[in-house]
Amino acid sequence: MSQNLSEQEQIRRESLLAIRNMGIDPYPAAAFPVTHTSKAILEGFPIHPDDYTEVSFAGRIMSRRIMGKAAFTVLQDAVGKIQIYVRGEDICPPGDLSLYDELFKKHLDIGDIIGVTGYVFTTKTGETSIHVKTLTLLSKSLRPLPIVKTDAEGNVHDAFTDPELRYRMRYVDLIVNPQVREVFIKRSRIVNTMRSFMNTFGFLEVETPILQPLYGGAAARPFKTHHNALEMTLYMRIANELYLKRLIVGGYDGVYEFSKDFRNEGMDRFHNPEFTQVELYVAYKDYQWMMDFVEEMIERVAVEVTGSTEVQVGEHIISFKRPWKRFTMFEAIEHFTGIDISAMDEQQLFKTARELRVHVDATMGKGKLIDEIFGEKCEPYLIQPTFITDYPVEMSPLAKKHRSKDGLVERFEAICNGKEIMNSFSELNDPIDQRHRFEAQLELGKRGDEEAMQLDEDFLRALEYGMPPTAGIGIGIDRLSMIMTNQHAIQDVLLFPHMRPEG
RNA sequence: GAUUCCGUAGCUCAGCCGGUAGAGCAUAACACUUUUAAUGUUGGGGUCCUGGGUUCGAGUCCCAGCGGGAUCACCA
Repeated sequence: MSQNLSEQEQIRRESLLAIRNMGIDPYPAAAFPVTHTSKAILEGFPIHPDDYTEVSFAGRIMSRRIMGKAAFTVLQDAVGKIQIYVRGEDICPPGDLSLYDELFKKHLDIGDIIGVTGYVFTTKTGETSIHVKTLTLLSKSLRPLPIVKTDAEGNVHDAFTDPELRYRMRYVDLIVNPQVREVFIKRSRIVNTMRSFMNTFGFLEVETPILQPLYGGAAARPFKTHHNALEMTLYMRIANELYLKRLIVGGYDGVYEFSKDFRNEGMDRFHNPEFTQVELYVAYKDYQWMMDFVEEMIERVAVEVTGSTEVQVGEHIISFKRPWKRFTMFEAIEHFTGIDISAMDEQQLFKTARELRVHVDATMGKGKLIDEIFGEKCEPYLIQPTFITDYPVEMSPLAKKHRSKDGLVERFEAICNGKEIMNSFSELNDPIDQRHRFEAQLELGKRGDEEAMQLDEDFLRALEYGMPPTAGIGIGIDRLSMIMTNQHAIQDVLLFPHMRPEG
């Protein structure tokens, strides 16, 4: 075992032993009473210095500058960092400097967690610091941390940047990269803002099955698993739509769920096998209402999370201020290509797609062709949040047919930064129509479409009892978080993104 | 899944035309009672991702594998 340890790890284990031999427990059980955070001290001390004559603080050692009989050390807690000043004569009993000379100087390391008590003061160079009176080891760290330093100009040196190491050891990433910690605080705030917004409308947060006997509610390949006692195949949900609609049938006016969904597909910077959506269904509303609702909700999220309706994302400034642009799909295509395809039949669409050099093949039907043209010619260029409405019926087996436009459904997606971030419809509540749509999906499945939906008899039974007209929406929390936190990859908004096993 | 780039000390990275492995930080020892990328002096630390091949000789060239990044395809 010790053969595999690096030199620094061996030295730390030797320190651990030496600490024990001094009669000091390197992992004490007792709670350590903390009176102040770093932030509270740094903000409060300059205003009310008299309130900081006795503080108790705990944190991780992030750097040490030892100068003989005194030392400066930077401790990091959950909200920031603060410098402490340690003098041997202050923390040791008279005549015995071993606590300072042996424990502090020799056997403590960057990464160790300590608790201190003392008083706050300002150093000669003007830095608010804690003058330590007592020092307690709270946890000995046995592995060396990456050392990230920031100079006086704010330049970061030797940043811990290797994505593989950062994702595999997120705990290390969080310790040494405060901006990473900030991303996940913001993600939490995004979810909380949405939750409280929906709650003010009286909508009910619910939990529905993750293990499902039939997977439905989206077009995707599922993960498959097996229930031993029932000897049956179960699927990890790809969406929770069909369960939430059952609850609308059951009489709730509005239900929502923040749900992990699972799709057995490729991984890249926009896709992780498990991802989070919030789905919301509201009775007696339609997709027009939902656009207004979600516009307000997301504008509020932007303000709560970034302090502004304008968010810097890569090289763009994205404004979530209401109202957002609204295009029908045909309008968007005409806007970006100059071609009105609204009256075209399948052959004309195919020809047009070819002329636009959109990647199409002969198996594609009308709806798919329109979707391909949109996906290649419009979506990537929609940077500001934009509602695209009125999709071809073939692509939307759970959406209600448009009230006035043949061949279309009442559906919208919001596109932002060139990517879909939400998908919504006036929900199909005609059980006969829904059965026909499922049957059309079954046909697609027989022809080899692995993403075709299954026919869910119980869901149809629920619809046959009667579902009120309902507006529904799914919002991709990961992608929304990427935008709100200006992150390039989904891995950067997932605490533990999926990785291949380590060699 | 395809293409392409990458994998060297705990971390961040050099390593030329193939010739006995380098830097900074970290670490160890000593010095230093207001430092802050602390400083000074002196040390230690390597399965060069793995396995083959070419060669007198491979971190370096070739092949395969593993892992990661980017782009593309599928998808949200």
